[in-house]
Amino acid sequence: MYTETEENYLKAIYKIAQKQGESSINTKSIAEEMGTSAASVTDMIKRLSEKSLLQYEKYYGVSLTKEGQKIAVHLLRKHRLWEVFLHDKLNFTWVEVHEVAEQLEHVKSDLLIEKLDAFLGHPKFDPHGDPIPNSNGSFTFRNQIPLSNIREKNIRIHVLAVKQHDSSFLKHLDDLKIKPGEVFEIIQFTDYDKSMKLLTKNGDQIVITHKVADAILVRPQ
Amino acid sequence: MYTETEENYLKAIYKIAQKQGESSINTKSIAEEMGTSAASVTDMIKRLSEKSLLQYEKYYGVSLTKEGQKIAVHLLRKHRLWEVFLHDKLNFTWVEVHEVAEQLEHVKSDLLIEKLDAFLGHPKFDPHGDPIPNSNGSFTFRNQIPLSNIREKNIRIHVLAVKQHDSSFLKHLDDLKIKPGEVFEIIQFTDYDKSMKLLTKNGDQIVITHKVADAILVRPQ
DNA sequence: AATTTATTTTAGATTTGTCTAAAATTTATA
DNA sequence: TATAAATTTTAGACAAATCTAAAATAAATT
Ligand SMILES: [Mn+2]
Ligand SMILES: [Mn+2]
Ligand SMILES: [Mn+2]
Ligand SMILES: [Mn+2]
Repeated sequence: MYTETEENYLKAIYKIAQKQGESSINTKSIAEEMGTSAASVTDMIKRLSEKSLLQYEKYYGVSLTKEGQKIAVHLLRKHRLWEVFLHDKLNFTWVEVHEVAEQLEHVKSDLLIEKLDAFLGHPKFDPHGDPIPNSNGSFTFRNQIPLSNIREKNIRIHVLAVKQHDSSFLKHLDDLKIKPGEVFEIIQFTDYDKSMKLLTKNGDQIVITHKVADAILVRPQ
Repeated sequence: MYTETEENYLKAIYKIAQKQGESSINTKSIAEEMGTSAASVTDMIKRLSEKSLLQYEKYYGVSLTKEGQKIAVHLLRKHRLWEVFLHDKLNFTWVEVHEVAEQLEHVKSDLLIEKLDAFLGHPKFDPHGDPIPNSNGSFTFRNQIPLSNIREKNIRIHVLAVKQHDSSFLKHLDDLKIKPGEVFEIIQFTDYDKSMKLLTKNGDQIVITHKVADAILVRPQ
């Protein structure tokens, strides 16, 4: 088995690869994601390369191997299932779940995670709307676009997910009473600052900036 | 906060102290409990002593301070609550729970453990019948004696707990269909080998040896 | 009381994961 | 294309947790 630190590096590299879309990940971005020094990253990269979890070309960055990806995705699965547990069963808020899931994801027991999955009713998405890979590592695909992309008024908009997970953003959404599962419609676009006014299910009107609308993923219809 | 290893040492020392009833714990017994060398124990003892988690007199063993005990008891609380979760909610057997709880007990979040406790309905005992300390560290006391101590026939005997937790013993009890919560009566004592014959609730007759009867804790009546 | 045996500690080494500072290499800029 | 800037690697050090082997001390035995 791999150490908690090794797992965290693999997860960090996977995340960066997802974000940038490219396969080659440089040392500095890993150092930033991990909150550590470039020198430490180089050390760890060598070890993970030894173990065939990533491919490493000196001075030109790394990319995960199939095995490295598999471990990263399995970690995501565990992380997100624990988030669902904390949110749905223990009544944690979606702001609180992440920090605890960061620890729980490293508990090693396949039986545990399969039983947890069943106990939760095989959820497909976590409290932030992120997809939960199944035990084979495949994600459920869903059509979703940033709220900021929508141009039509008076259609029902379903909130599916959020792009950012930092607590300041999530708390702001809490204030606006926006979270995955909510439905609203757009009643006004303001061209000047690209803000929009929304009408929620219970009749409230809220204004959100473009910055916020860009981080909310929705299903239009 | 303390490292996982430090926590495990404190737990080991607490366990040994409970078992022997004495306060002074020697290096060798800690090494055995931890599955490590005496030299490593000496190293760790010094560190824990530095941190005022135990009192250490060179060559004469250690004893936990109030703070050290507090940490050990809190770990027991977490361990046993997780065992209840795994058993009651995820349908783990009482043989399987311990290994996973050994990992889960080190997750650091007071909110988590209080919410878990509430979710489980504030259980007072774990699947092996061991008492779960409350958040102040106090245990529920219960009158219980080894089954081997009982001399009366034809009275209802309630199984409360087991003294041993190794899987070979627990699996043997599974075969006999004995576990905490079960009720039976003794229908025969055999003086020669101190074995006894029991009559279970559903009419089965089972024979258990003295060795086994000694590790089963019951409430007579 | 002297000696043997058991236990405990020390000394020195190893692995993991980290750091800072310096050297090497790549990338950007003039 | 030469120089400057940014990035990456190497070198050397450190803390945590472990080991083995040797030395020190305590406990048991004759
Ligand atoms: Mn998360
Ligand atoms: Mn999430
Ligand atoms: Mn246990
Ligand atoms: Mn138990």
